[in-house]
Amino acid sequence: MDISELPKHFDTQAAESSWQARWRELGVYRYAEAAAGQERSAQERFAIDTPPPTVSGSLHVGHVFSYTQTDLVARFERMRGKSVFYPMGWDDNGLPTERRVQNYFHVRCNPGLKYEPGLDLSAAEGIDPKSPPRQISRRNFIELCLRLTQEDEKSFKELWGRLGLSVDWAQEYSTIDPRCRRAAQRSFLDLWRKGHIYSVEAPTMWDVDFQTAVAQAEVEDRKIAGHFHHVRFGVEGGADGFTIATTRPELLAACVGVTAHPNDERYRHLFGKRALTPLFGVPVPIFPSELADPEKGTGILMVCTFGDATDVRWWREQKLANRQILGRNGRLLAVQFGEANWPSIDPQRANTLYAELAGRSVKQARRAVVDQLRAPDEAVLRGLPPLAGEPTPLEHPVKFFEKGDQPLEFITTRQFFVRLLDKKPMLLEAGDRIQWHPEFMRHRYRTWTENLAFDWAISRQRYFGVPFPVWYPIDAAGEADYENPIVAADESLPLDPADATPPGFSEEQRGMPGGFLPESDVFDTWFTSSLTPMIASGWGEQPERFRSLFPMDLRPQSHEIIRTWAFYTIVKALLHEDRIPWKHVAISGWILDPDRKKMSKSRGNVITPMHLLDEYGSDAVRYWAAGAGLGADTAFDPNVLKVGKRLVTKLFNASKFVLGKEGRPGPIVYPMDRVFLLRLRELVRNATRHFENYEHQQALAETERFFWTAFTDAYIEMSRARTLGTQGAEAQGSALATLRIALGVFLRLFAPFLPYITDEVWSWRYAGETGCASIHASAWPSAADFPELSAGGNDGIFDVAVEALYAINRSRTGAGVSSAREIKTATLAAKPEAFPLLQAACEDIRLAVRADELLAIVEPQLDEAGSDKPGIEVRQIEFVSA
RNA sequence: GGGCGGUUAGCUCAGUUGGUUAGAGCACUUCCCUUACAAGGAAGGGGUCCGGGGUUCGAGUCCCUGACCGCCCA
Repeated sequence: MDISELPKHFDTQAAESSWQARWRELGVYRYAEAAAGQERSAQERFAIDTPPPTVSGSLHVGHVFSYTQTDLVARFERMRGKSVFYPMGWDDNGLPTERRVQNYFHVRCNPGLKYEPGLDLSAAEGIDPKSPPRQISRRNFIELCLRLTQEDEKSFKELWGRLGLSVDWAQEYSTIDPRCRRAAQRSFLDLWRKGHIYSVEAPTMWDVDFQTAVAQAEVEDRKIAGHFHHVRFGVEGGADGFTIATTRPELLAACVGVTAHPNDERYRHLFGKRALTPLFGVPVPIFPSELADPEKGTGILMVCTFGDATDVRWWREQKLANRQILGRNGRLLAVQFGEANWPSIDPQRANTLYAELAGRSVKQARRAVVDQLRAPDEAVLRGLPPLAGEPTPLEHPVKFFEKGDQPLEFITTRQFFVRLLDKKPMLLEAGDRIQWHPEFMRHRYRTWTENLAFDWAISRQRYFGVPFPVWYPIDAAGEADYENPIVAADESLPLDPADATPPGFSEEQRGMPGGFLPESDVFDTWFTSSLTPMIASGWGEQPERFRSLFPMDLRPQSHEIIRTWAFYTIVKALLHEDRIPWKHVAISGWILDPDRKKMSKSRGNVITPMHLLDEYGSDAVRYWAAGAGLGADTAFDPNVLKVGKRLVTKLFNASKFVLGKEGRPGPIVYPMDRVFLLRLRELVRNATRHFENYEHQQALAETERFFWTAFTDAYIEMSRARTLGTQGAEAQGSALATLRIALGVFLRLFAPFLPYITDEVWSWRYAGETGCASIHASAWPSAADFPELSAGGNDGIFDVAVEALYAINRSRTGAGVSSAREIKTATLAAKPEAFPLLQAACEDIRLAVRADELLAIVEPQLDEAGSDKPGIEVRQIEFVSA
């Protein structure tokens, strides 16, 4: 190609589309499977457990940031000769997709319905949104989800392609596709057989809006405003009552006990007696508990089924009655006082009062019960109103489902759990065997694991998701036996129990006495996504491939899901395979907006990436992302993009200069060339070490700095004259050879960061010379790129020359003289120990600054500063007149 | 309340095991169309390294302590 014909600037958009096509054509990023029947050793490959993006989410620069950081590692390892396994998955499980499908097609999933093959629905345009939605089977619903999410995946795919992610697109999966459903169900069967899964009817954290159980990891505390209500209780058979403080008076009817701290003198005399609840007149035990805080409220409190997690604990430990009054929909259930489990000293009055509460929501019931508490209570409190004083406002932390708007309740339901609490030591030890980058992120995992308080609730009462491959036998009386589920056979997966018939039954027995009842729950989405390294590597399906790829090398992810995605993935790998899932976890930071707030859809401060790619080019955007280290949150700053773009332009132009030179490279015999290459070799060593330490930002910073200051500002200036042949063929050949080697090394050092410009320049000459059609398939620079360089003495001449150039620049700028103006004569002064170096570099400096005459003198007093720097100063300078 | 990070120039950030006068880019000021690059180059000004103590010949860096910001957990 004719380099002199090249434009002044690099056309990023054109280059990006043509290189993407070229990389596909060459298969540069394809993972090379081991030969049939063979395994690939862990040393030969580098496997990445890519985070499957949530396709229904919005694209923003945060995606670009974290995925680029992973791509840097992939490209580095590939150039180091590893066969890189870099798949891409799509996370289309979960509520957002479910909602979108419901609205888009105006349908509802009904797990009780059977699959309709070939059901063809179109977008619900024109359909009255208020009309009853069409009910379809889960399998049909899943098909619609897949259809819709494929559209979403396109925009992600376009972005990933544009950004130059070196993903192997042959390795694609989506978390709701048949392969992932099969893996999730296989995981369930394996854990079930190993005894790690149990189902139990017990109080579980429950979201009343979504009407589903939620796991500890999906729970967050929010501070909300509430009130302490001071409520008088009576004591059975005695005159003295006491006053409790509660934020949840609506649960009074569910009160099953009263407790205070064992050392609390105020209440010690009550322990062992029974309290009488106001309004409902229910006798409940009063017991001491260390968990009661004497400082909080009045120090004595009511235990309800169930106000919070501590209530659940007291209920278990004290074997209290279970009087659940809250239904799954968040409304108070109808109950009958006077019947078994619902004692009262005045059932009739209790039922009258409770009738005003039944059917109401928590908030409505709270208001109603507070009104009731204001009226005198003859039955329990001898004419006193139960409410003592007015409610006092307070702010307190309340547990919420992270996606929910109403406080979580504890509701007794049957749920499946993975037993974790007995595995803490094993899980902690596994975390220690994994290398975390940055290292301190290890604490997040450790803290979470140590504080784990519940087993993993894996069943969700949702419609869209991977169904449990489970049925229940129905006895002759028509009652389902939930204690003894029938689990599916491995070869039948994936299946939906709503369609499939359990082993040993016929379809006619569905729902019949003596037949079977399908489970309608689906898995927690983490139950599937915790299998990503296993799914991608062919767990349970391709044994050789699985052994070649698992455990993987790297899990990249963000820090807020260490307790979920990282944690559950470790759980699964241990329970299924008794191994850690990967050797390294790389935690990317967050992108903050210019006000240092996290970028998020809800805040409305999201910056989308596409226009940035258009304006600055992909390489510049990658440059910005690569500038931040792992784990470092970074404020978005368009200035950095400008700098990246400038670097791309500089690389383009410097390459034009180097490769556009006429002349024949020769042996590297010139001292300055040799010294420069020694420095460059040092840079290669450092950059390599930084990459190995997962500190890509250091590799970039050092490479960029050396490229700019040592190469383009100094070395090119010093060798320029020689490249023209003015100093003889030997000096010219040495300079040209040095430039060629140096540029080839720089391009490859930059290649992981700037894949487009580097491959473009590579194609001008190096591709043909090396036989590597793409720089991304070439070898990472190493000592092998450098000719045998003798360890000659004057290694310091480069630094001295650079100092001298700076000094002359200062003089030139100070005099307001164009750098085009030649110098007639100049004198440079050096301190004694730098003087020989200055003398040795004198000719190179003279050529670089285009001086007719350059003198070096020694000045001992320059030494007084005591600096290590050569300290070259200009003593006299005279420019050729303009 | 516990844990983990952070606080360095107006802004965004580097600063590796303690070591000369603490760096870069942007922004600002001045100069320069130059031969690969004016979408460029050269130079300059700008810092109590959050505060307080300590260790040390020497601290942005290590230790203690306080403040503030953020995240995770309770």
